Amino acid sequence: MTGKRKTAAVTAPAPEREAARAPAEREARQPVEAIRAAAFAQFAERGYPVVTVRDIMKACGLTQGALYNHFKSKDELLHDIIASTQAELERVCQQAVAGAGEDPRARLAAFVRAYVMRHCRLRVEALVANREIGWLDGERVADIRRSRRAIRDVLVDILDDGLAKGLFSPPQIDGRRDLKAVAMALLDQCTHVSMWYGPGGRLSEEQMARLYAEMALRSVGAKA
Amino acid sequence: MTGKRKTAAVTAPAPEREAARAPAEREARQPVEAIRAAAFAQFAERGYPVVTVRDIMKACGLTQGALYNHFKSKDELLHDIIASTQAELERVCQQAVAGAGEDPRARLAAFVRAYVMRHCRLRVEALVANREIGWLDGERVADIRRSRRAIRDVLVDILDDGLAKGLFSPPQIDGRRDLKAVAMALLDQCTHVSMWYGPGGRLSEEQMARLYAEMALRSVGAKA
DNA sequence: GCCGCAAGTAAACAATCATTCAGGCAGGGC
DNA sequence: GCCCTGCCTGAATGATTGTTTACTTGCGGC
Repeated sequence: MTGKRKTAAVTAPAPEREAARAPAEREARQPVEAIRAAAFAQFAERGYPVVTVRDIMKACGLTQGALYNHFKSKDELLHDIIASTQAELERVCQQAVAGAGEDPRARLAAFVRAYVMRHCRLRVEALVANREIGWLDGERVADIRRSRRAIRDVLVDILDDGLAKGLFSPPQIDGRRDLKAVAMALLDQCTHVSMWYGPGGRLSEEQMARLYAEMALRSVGAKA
Repeated sequence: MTGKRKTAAVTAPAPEREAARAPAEREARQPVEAIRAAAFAQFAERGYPVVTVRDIMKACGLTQGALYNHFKSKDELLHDIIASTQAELERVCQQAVAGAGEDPRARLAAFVRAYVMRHCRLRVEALVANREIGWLDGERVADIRRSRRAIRDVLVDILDDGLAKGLFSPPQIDGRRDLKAVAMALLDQCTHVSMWYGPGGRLSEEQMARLYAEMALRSVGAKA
């Protein structure tokens, strides 16, 4: 459909899908994937504006001009890697919730576990996707923000449902509740794990996911 | 001679202290404060690397060269504004805890309230201090990180104390607790309020502070 | 009245950036 | 054999950057 869009399926992460592709197509995508991977690593480490096209391409063993055979601009490259990561995150979250049954407590726990797990495991990608959005120009940034809002709304819906069923009792401030604020608080918490979590930590990724799920359930006052 | 300053208010950290200074000294600092305020605003809006020295000084009604009469470099300017904000935050947190008595629950609530309140009220400063650290060079960034760690340790100590007194029961994962991870989760949550909270929100700053304090108390299993 | 100094200006500095362009070089279809 | 196309190189482009410099200017103390 969108034809020109080469980014259709997956990104630098999830290399296991690579094997399923036709060899010819895979060969053709190889430099593109190398560029993506190098861009992820360098953007994460040093930040988009100070990473030069030269840097990225040198890491791939190419010269700077070669970038423009695969991407229209440096900006498009950033959008490409952020958008694919973001889309995959949205998919993962929705899938986790969908497979967690009807109980809002189980849905919330599944959401947080999947979200945190992903932010621990793919922390480089998550870090870039969450920190470098600001450098995209107007239209591209709106695209990402829409996806973020969609994820937040999944969470708000869970809270809303749990409240309606009497299974959650989120904090009440002066007699009013602000589920959006609660959702943002939970998301901020989970998102920024990627800023400090390292494989050398005391807790494994799975354990982090469970810790955060437990904290989230407590925050919203989930009934035992 | 053209107009002296285009940007009216000299905000920056701790403006209340300004009045206490001798008038002569205050007058002497006026352009410095104007530069700081302009830098805060521009860094917050567009990010350190893309804001030029020309931009900052033009906002003060000066030319680029004048910056170097007050700061050694653009990097020092960034460090200056971040460090002063960070130091003030550290002071506010410690003061809040010190004035909250002995009960760990009151101490935790006071800490979170002060922290969130500050991040709502001075969101521009908080945003810059938390987002632009990465651009500082090695020695300067270590300075800020030390202060951050100090704040985190204040929080860890409160959790530790509450646990010892049997007033908190933080989540246990596989029979172990990681208070540092819990503290980081709470801090991430509170810090990033500055990324999305605006005066147009449904909750006031005070209400946000109470909401977050309530969530924190619940997260760590504070006994009623 | 004049000196000295803090603070501002305009211009120049060297470096670096994203992007473009002309050309080379492979290989598959004819 | 030949052209077309995809991918690459190496050099050039034009704009912009942080910082330095040489020169002015306003002003308090003597």
